[in-house]
Amino acid sequence: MPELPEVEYTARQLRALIVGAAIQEAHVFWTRTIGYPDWHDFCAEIVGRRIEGVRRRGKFLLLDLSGDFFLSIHRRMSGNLLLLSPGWQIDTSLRETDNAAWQTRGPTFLPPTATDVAYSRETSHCRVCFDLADGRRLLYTDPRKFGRMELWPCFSEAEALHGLGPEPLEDAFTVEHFAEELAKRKTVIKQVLLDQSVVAGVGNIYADEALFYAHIHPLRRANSLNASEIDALREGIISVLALGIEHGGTSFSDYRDLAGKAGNNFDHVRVFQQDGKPCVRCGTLIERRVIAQRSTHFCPTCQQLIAE
DNA sequence: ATTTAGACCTGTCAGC
DNA sequence: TGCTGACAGGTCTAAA
Repeated sequence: MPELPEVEYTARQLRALIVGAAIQEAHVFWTRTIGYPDWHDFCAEIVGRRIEGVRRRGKFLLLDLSGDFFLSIHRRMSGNLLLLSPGWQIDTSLRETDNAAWQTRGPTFLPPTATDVAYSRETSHCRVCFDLADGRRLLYTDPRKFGRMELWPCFSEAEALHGLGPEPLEDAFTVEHFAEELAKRKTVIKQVLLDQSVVAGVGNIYADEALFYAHIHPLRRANSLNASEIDALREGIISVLALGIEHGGTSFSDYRDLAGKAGNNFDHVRVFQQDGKPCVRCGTLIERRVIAQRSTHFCPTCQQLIAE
């Protein structure tokens, strides 16, 4: 679900709120969410550690823990983080009465006061819960259960994050590197932008937005782009990601921030899920078509598929 | 060597 | 009202 801007926004919020907090207890409600190590070991190893920092790498959220370990979280399609103030109770009784429902929806979180009831809906589908020593709870919710969480010693960071390309918003994302990667690939550019080893953090929304920015048709072969197109595309990636962060991420259904609030970048999107609406540049109706197994949106006038 | 279906999962919404 | 199919921010694996 979240792409780089959404993860970055979460990281910034979380950094301000939980650095210094200690994990007192870990509850795992859907064991497959824990990718490494085995969930029993995961719980035993993470308990007692202090959160010393919050970082992001591509679409991974990384929590640096005391004792030279770090927790990596990848939310995939529907994963989310929620920070609860002290006083919430966990009700696991559904487990006994209706195990199937419990497996899908997770435990029920009971709010301490009437004003917190507003967040109740966001607490469903909880897969992992960390009880912090100060009484707060950090919840990982994920309706579709695709997301993964892993606990690694710091010296294994390279191994844990293997195959990730450069950070698009850092100096490492040079035109030279980008051009080199594109020249190696004869597949359609849309697919290449989704490849995390080329650039880390771009997903379906921002791939479409970056291509629109650069006037490039999503079906163009990556190795057919000329120098000025590559430059424009790189610029497009950087600017649409930066804009996404500024607007608190793009949310259109279940993406929420740490307090359960939606981001508003969807109001600033130019082509993503805008099919049938007029292009903001030329008025042509935006088209939708499946490319690289993903729904793709573009302006057929601004983004020409020129002969190669 | 690539490209492409299928898996993994649940929720929501449109159409009948 | 209820059922069915399409679709959703991602990534890995197996088959073509």
